[in-house]
Amino acid sequence: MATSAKPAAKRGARQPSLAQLRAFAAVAEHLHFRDAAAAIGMSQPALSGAVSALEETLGVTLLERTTRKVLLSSAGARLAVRARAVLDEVGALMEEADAVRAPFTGALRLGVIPTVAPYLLPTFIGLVHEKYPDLDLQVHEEQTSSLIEGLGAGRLDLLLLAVPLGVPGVTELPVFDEDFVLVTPLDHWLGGREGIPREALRELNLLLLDEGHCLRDQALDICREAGRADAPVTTTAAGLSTLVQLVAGGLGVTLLPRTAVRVETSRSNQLLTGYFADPAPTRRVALAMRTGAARAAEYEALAAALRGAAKPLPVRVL
Amino acid sequence: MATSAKPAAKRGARQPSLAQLRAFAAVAEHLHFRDAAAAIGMSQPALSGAVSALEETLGVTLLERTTRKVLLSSAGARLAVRARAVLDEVGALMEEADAVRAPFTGALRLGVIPTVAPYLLPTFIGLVHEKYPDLDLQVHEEQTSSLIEGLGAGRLDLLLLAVPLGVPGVTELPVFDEDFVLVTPLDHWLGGREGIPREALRELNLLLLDEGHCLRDQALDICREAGRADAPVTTTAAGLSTLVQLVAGGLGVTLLPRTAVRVETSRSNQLLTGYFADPAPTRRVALAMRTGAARAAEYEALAAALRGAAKPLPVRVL
DNA sequence: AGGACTGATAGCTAGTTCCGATCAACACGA
DNA sequence: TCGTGTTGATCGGAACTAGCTATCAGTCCT
Repeated sequence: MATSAKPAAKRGARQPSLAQLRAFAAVAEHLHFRDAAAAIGMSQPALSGAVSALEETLGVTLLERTTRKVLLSSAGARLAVRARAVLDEVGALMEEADAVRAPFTGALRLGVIPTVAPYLLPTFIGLVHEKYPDLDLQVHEEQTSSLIEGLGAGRLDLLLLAVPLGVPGVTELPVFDEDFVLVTPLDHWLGGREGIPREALRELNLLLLDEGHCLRDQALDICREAGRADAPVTTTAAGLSTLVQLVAGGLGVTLLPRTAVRVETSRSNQLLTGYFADPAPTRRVALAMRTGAARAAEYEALAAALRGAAKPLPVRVL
Repeated sequence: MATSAKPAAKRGARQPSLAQLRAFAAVAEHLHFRDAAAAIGMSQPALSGAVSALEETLGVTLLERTTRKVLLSSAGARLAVRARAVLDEVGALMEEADAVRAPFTGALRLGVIPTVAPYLLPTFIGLVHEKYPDLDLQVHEEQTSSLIEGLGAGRLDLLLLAVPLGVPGVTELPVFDEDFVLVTPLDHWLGGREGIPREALRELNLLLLDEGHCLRDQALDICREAGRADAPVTTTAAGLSTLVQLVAGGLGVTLLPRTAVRVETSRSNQLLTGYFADPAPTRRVALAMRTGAARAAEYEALAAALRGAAKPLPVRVL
């Protein structure tokens, strides 16, 4: 209404500038003007003025400052979150601009779970090097919970893991479904059979991975669905290779995802693989990214390429 | 890598300014420089320069311009979404600053569904006028789908309706649960009874509201849960008052939320109310806001106040 | 061919931002 | 109690940015 354009009084409710928001966000983080100024590469007086100007335009006291220390007012704490959100959004915009200018270049920080990494990474890395040679692939092998945390914190860009995750803000790009198979010692009564009913799981001495591996939880779920009441765990192992060696040693049987079978069972001649009756228990392997990620289009292209590369594997491509 | 910090060439990959983003967003919306310039209150040359500068800093061609028309490049379309997101965040920040500076003042655009409005609004309006006299309450009565659309579009700030909605991005603040009661003509065999089993609904000639009212869907759900297979609908009405008049006229029975009973049944002496056996069918009434709304704290306070004001009503306050 | 519209450019002005230097208030140690 | 170092705020001047008005050049319609 009465918003005159030209003279604008002096403190006419103007818009905050990004520099002001950046200054405020830095102070809110460091709670120290000089450190904050150094962190964002401006002088302390400039930062001091920027924050004051922001308080002026917003009409809100953001900081309680004494000459000895700085703390956020309650309003400041709320608005610091907003300021950070704005800056993140700007960062996403610039990142997307970079991606548009030069797609499939730069760093791609990929997180992979241990029960997928050894079997699918050769395919994935080969694919990236061939189709996107300018992409600098940095692989991090961690467990699911750590990967999701890293994705949310911006430490990772893309995950390769078992889904569904059911995490808000994370978009899953399915790649394939693969069956679980039963790995047994040579002399086991289920060794090498096909059409094994799931109910057989009720009676087996099943070896599992350590806590934290999603494969462990999936195996327990499968047992529960098969009607097993007790926890089958007596021994656990840190990796699938170890697990298979325990099976070869006769300590029990285990479930292996189909893509892991060739690599893991070829190391020993003391093993047999058994296949479940349809519908066999499965897990879904997918890529996962932050919803609305700047490079979403590239990640989707990667997912499509990975589906193509998975065609020769003994899986059901999605 | 070779990003030198100090000299920064001349076009050193700087940060876009908010003014530039605003300019670009306006052009993306209008696809017309002069109109866009007028819309954001700056001159056409200034806007032209701002967009050019943005393209320069991002290193991306945002617009395909001929002298006769402007269209977004594909990169421009993607980045326009980001730009809009940044500006929305800034808007939220300023709005939150306003809210901090003067909570419970200014306009509050409240959307209410027709089956709640007549019975709860007197309470709500009274509450607002008493506790928050500076709040300018603007009420809009619409059906649920329209309200949710308006909330998402920023046309409305807060909704008062039946939940759960299950809409992402919308946060529900439950207020109370209320029973449904059965309204019948005087001579109906269920008239005035208590402990009515739900199964009675299977055989009744139930009158419903028109399509689009959530109360209609809830009534149909209740019938389905009661084991009724066919659709009970023969006649429909545009409002609860009409519905009750039809009942009084002997055309059938209907379900009414408990808060509506006093107002609607007092208009006729041809009506009786029947109560269901525990657990009676219920609906939950709640406030709903955009998740992360700038004035979330105020809306939560309003919800709490509304719960207090609902204590005298025949409902279960949450 | 003329007129009317488009976005781009030029030149100028005003406002803003930034820095270095400095100040005033406070905390801590001797 | 009195230095001494550290804190954020202030000052004055230089550099830059962004905005405006006026104008230009290309395109479409009549």
